[in-house]
Amino acid sequence: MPELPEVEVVRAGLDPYIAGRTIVAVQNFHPRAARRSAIGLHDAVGRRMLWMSRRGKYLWAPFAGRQHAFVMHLGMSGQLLIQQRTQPNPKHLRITVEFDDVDRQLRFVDQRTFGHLMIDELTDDGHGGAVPICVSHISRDLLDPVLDRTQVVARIRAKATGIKRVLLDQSVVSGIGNIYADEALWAARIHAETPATVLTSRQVAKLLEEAIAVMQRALAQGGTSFDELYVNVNGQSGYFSRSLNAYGQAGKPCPRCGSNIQRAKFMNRSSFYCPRCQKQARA
DNA sequence: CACAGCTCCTGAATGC
DNA sequence: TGCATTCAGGAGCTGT
Repeated sequence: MPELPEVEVVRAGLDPYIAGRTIVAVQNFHPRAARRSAIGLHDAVGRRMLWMSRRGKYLWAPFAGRQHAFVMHLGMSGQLLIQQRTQPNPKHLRITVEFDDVDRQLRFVDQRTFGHLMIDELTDDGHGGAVPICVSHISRDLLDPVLDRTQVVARIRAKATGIKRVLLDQSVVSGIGNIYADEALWAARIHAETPATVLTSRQVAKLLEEAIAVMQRALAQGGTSFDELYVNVNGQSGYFSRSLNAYGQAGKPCPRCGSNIQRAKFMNRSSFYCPRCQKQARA
């Protein structure tokens, strides 16, 4: 499940390959893969990509002229692979993007089809940069140097809901998904259902610091992979799943206190937490 | 407007 | 064995 570190690994892998390249062909094999693109993907033909940008879990490559960008989201199972053209098509190949490269092409592979590619207009990001319109409602992420962390702390504490819901709300702070939310909450010793309003500024600031720390450690290990669904642009998995303290650890001892990690249903998904370290505070 | 819940999808794992 | 159910979850959309 690609979250910020995994998407950043993909961005960093793609950037040196696509920067300055002109698209010569786009083939779409599945309608859902471009479902949000008001502009047909074939409009990318003839355009030169400048670099790969990222905000939270969104990726985009501005086209020369900076009016439009090629936007990419991996969803749950999306992969962006740089592969030899002669390599057989992967099973869930959705889109190929070809450049003036006789050897390789960019392939978008996505088993569960939650991911998508689109062409979108760029708009001012308020700090001298540009962001696709479809990404403009997404807040800056925790690794963004322009992020105002004090402001994020205040916005989080103003939310009338549980803290984990807020962490997963990409319009408040982006890039965090179910895995890193559980890891950050475990590290900060906060229960997922704690109302955001009862947390102190210091607690929320600490929570964000833990989220940053865990995502940076994951990034250093190439991201978290449980299976073949998340891989870098060369098809390789990351190793951070070995370092998880809470997520997916139900029944195993908490690395801090030894209590068994619990699993709870939450928002149609799972939450993993230590019942001893993460007591639920009351409103 | 804010927040909660539904929905899209495939394939592995589990249940009877 | 085989068919049905459950689970994984990002984020847009709908309903209250």
